[in-house]
Amino acid sequence: MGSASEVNWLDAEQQSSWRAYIMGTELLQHQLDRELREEHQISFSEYEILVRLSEAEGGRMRMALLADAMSHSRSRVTHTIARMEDARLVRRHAAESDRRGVEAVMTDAGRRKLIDAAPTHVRGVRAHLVDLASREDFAALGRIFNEVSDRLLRGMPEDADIR
Amino acid sequence: MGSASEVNWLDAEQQSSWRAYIMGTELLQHQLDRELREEHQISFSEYEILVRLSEAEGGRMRMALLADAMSHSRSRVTHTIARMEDARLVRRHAAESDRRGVEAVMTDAGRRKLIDAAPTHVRGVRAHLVDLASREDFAALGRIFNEVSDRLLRGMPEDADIR
DNA sequence: CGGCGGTAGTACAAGCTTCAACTAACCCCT
DNA sequence: AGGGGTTAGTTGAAGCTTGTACTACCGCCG
Repeated sequence: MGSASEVNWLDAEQQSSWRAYIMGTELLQHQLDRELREEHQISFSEYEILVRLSEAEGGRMRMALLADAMSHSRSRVTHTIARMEDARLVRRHAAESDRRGVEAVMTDAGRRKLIDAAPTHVRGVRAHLVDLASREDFAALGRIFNEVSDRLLRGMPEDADIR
Repeated sequence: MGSASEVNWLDAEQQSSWRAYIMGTELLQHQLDRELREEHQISFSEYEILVRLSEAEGGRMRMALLADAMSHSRSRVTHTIARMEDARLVRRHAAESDRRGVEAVMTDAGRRKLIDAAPTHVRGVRAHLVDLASREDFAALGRIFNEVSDRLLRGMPEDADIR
């Protein structure tokens, strides 16, 4: 490239918002991750996996579904689940219907961990984000990132069709 | 830690916005990083460093200032700058006033890299975020994360650390 | 059937980030 | 002057993520 003679730069206001978002997100993610690690010895990704599993039938989910639900790579989920298995928070179980498949199953320890950690996490999310914003502003955040996700999810998997 | 018998959970709307934000941010960051890597062989962090340097007097900045400006750890900046030095995008230079200090100085190649990459990056930011939101919603995003940053920076600055 | 393309998950290596330890230099106070 | 406490930055190892390659399995079409 390098031929872009016409670039539609961000104006001052947009630039300011963009930078605030980058920095705020950086700080927020690290803060929430740190709180979970220090108080409950789990990472934010691990916490999220526990949440997904707790919401699934039987506390179990296929690896690929887990990966898609969090927009993490398959490889990443394999590693994370491996660590969680070492920590006895989940077990791996061969899928019934598809012999290639593997299900991650939440253990009792995993469920207890989630129950312990959830209040910490919610308090953090409120203290560092939700309660700092007006309801309208927070709703705007939701609108924006729903749009972002939609766009990126439907734009990227060009491997398949999308009728 | 069952210190919380009363937890102020998120309501359905807040939860939905929060999840959209987590997933959208995940997708967005990876997308922007990928675009820069594929088209210009630099990571998003490296790009950000180039931006900061380009805005500084003489294209040079102290390591600590760079770290603070991006809310990255000192160690992370050391490693990132080391990689960029290998790639000839910056040079290290001893600081005049403080013999402990080190300045990162942008090279000509670094400046060219930024000039090449900037249009790609801005296009990405617009396509995947800015242009998907209304001006008001995007302003709300700015307000929220300015508040988040302020709170996290002033809430737990230097000490008051762990012990 | 038999093969061929597609999907599920893992393995391994390379890359990036974090954490704690460490050196060097600064500041200030007596 | 000299020492305690602080700050700047680096180092190296450990941990997490990514990318690619690889095995195993599915499903369908002929």
